[in-house]
Amino acid sequence: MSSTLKLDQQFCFALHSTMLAMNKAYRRLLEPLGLTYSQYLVMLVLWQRDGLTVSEIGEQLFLNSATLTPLLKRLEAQALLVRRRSGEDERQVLISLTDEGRELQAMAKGIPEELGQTLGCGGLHLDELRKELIQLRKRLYDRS
Amino acid sequence: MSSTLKLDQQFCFALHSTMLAMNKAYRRLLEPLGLTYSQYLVMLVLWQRDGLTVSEIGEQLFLNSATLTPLLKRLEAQALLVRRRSGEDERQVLISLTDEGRELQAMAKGIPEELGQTLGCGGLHLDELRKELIQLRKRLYDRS
DNA sequence: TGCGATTAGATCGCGTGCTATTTAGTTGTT
DNA sequence: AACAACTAAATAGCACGCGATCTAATCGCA
Repeated sequence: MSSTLKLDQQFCFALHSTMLAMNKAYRRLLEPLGLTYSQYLVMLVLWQRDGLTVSEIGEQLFLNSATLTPLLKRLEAQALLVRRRSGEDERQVLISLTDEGRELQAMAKGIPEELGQTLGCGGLHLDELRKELIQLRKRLYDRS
Repeated sequence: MSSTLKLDQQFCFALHSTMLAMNKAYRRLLEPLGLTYSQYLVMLVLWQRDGLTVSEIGEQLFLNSATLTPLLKRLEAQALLVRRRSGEDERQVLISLTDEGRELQAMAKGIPEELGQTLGCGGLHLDELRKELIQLRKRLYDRS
């Protein structure tokens, strides 16, 4: 079998399987907050800036409305945010945090550090790695 | 907002979003083969060694039976493989490629290189990156 | 031999994530 | 004003991926 078809040597499989592992690690951390990792990402975006449209959130997270609409509805059902049509443009839906949603930020404060303890601990160049991943992502989107 | 909660600076988000982008790139490449990326991974495992149990495939791919069973059934429905109970241990299910499944390998030969052209092209240290991801994956599984 | 513990897969229910399509609102052009 | 083109979000249908649970087979040990 050609070496390029070997699983262990495939960069993409490393990416895929490490992401699954990371997702699993987040599940434990986020369970007390009642969030999935994707929901956590949406909350991160909104904690940074509130009142965004669905598309604006999607641009930041690289997700489209087919994924976001149901996800946002679930967060709304948890009373973390409110969805309302924009007055200026009735096509748009504005997403605003509730008090409860804002308060959740305090509970999430410790999460990056907690995960950092698992990831960090020497030998890894996470910041370098992050930059290369972002470069990679850009290439993948540019050429398709 | 604490800088550790900023999206752009989060390694994990870079990992997550890059994986989505990669998955999308694979979709185009694999569409002619009628495979998803996960199905392609299973085929990679089987092209390397045939007649594995569900668990053995799962160990290599870091997937459990809840994911694999329906996935393997779909591949069986495409006549790429056969699932049969082991004679020695009736609990186990052995997965064997059909001729059709083996023949598909030829069609997949070019895929790593084709994707490599998108990913490669200078500036990135994919092999280094791959090793660090694997190290990371190991840490995530060890500490949970 | 018998019976509790363990193991392998299968199943359930849920939450992503996607492509393709639909619906409703807006824009631009005549 | 009218109407085609465009846009935002929603929806449909599909395939993962998971924790939890179930079923059936095997193991272990008295």
